[in-house]
Amino acid sequence: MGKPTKVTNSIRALRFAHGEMTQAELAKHVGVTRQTIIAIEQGRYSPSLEMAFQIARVFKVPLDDVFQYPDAED
Amino acid sequence: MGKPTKVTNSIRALRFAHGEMTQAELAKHVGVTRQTIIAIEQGRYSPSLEMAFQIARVFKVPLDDVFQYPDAED
DNA sequence: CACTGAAGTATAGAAAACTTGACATGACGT
DNA sequence: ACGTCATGTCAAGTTTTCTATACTTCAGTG
Repeated sequence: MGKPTKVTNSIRALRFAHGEMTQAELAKHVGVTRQTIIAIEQGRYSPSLEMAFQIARVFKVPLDDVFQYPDAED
Repeated sequence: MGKPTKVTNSIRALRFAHGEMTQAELAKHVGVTRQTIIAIEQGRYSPSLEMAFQIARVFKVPLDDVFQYPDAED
């Protein structure tokens, strides 16, 4: 079973803010599969740092604008 | 074999800027093993986003201050 | 209604990240 | 010379991330 990640994200909001960009389009821009975007958007696991940087770059925002790390605790 | 990552970091410099903190101490603070810190410091692979956030938090700096993502290119 | 595009689920398997433990090196103090 | 501490290496194993296929649901359109 996957463990749900602590990191949250604003990918869905950013996609819509960028001309209704679809998950498939974002996946292509980032260079991953559609399933990966779905899983991350749903917080099923947190992406690699590389992927996080690539996503932020697609939306032209800083990394902290896409991903949030809560104070702590499992 | 791990593939060398595109992401670079300033962990070593930050460790020394924080009272000569050792790799073992940083590992303990972050909650990973010493080997993991060594590998990341050497750029053998890039950490998970969660770990990246935790490291930045230890040094009390923004994530982009610890990790840099170059323009592109594989 | 049939057709299409976007989102989601599921499963198996590859690849990358991370752990554990053992051993090697160089710098430092006694 | 000896012990210790910080760094680094190696190899085998586990967990998490990511891919690839295939199938489902729902909103919109002709």
